[in-house]
Amino acid sequence: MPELPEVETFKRYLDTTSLKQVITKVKINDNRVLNSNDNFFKKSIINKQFESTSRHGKHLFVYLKPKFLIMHFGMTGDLEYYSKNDEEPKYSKVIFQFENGFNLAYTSLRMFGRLEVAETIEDFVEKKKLGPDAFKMSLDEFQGALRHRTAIAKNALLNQSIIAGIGNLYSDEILFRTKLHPKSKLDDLEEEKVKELFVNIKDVLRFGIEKEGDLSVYPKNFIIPHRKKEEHCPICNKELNYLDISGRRSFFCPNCQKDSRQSV
DNA sequence: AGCGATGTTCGCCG
DNA sequence: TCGGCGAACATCGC
Repeated sequence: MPELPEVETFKRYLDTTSLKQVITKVKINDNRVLNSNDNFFKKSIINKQFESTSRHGKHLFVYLKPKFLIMHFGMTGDLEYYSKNDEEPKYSKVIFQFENGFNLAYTSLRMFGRLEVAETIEDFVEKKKLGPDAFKMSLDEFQGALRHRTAIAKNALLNQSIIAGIGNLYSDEILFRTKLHPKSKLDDLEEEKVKELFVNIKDVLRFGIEKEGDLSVYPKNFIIPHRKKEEHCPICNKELNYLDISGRRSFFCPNCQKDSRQSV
């Protein structure tokens, strides 16, 4: 389930369950999720502890002293802490076994998430060309990042090198709330509108974190619960429309989110 | 039975 | 270089 709010939720989960325990074994059920060589991966982790965590966009960094374990969750990644007496969670790809008899499983149904070990967070962020974390980004940074960008709004929000952490669902919510058409251009947006967009990014993500990434509890005046064919706009009741943009389905209200461009 | 899915990456083209 | 598109990756549920 992972966009920024979900990954933040994973971080808090890991923090409350798995910090400061000696890792006695790393069980690799499926090494396709590893970007590192199996033995190097194990050696970097065994007999160490998860010291602390941090998050940048959709990536979770776990400090192992001196290296970092980096988790990315793809579309279906999850974490599950469980007792060794319990059954191994379904789709467990890698399992970290702790001295206290509990385990942390990194699970993933599909094969899109990745685990790897890196020397520093900075190296990794640089290598992946990640922009600033969406939740920590300042308005100045945001305005700077959009300067000279000609991408349409939907793609700009999804582009992790412009702003890291926003995915398909939350980008729909952010555009809906800002009343921006997904294909509108950001480079000719008035300054007030850019500020509004910026504030809405923060608000939508903060709301997501508060709800612990659980989209099933979203209020009806959000567009997220209505991202289906033949649903209606919770504001004006007009039927929602969608476009496939860069292979992602983008729902919007054709009445509330007018395309600001002159043409079309 | 076929389609779509909370993500990323790569190659192609303009 | 930037931006958009389509494909590829893998698997399940509706």
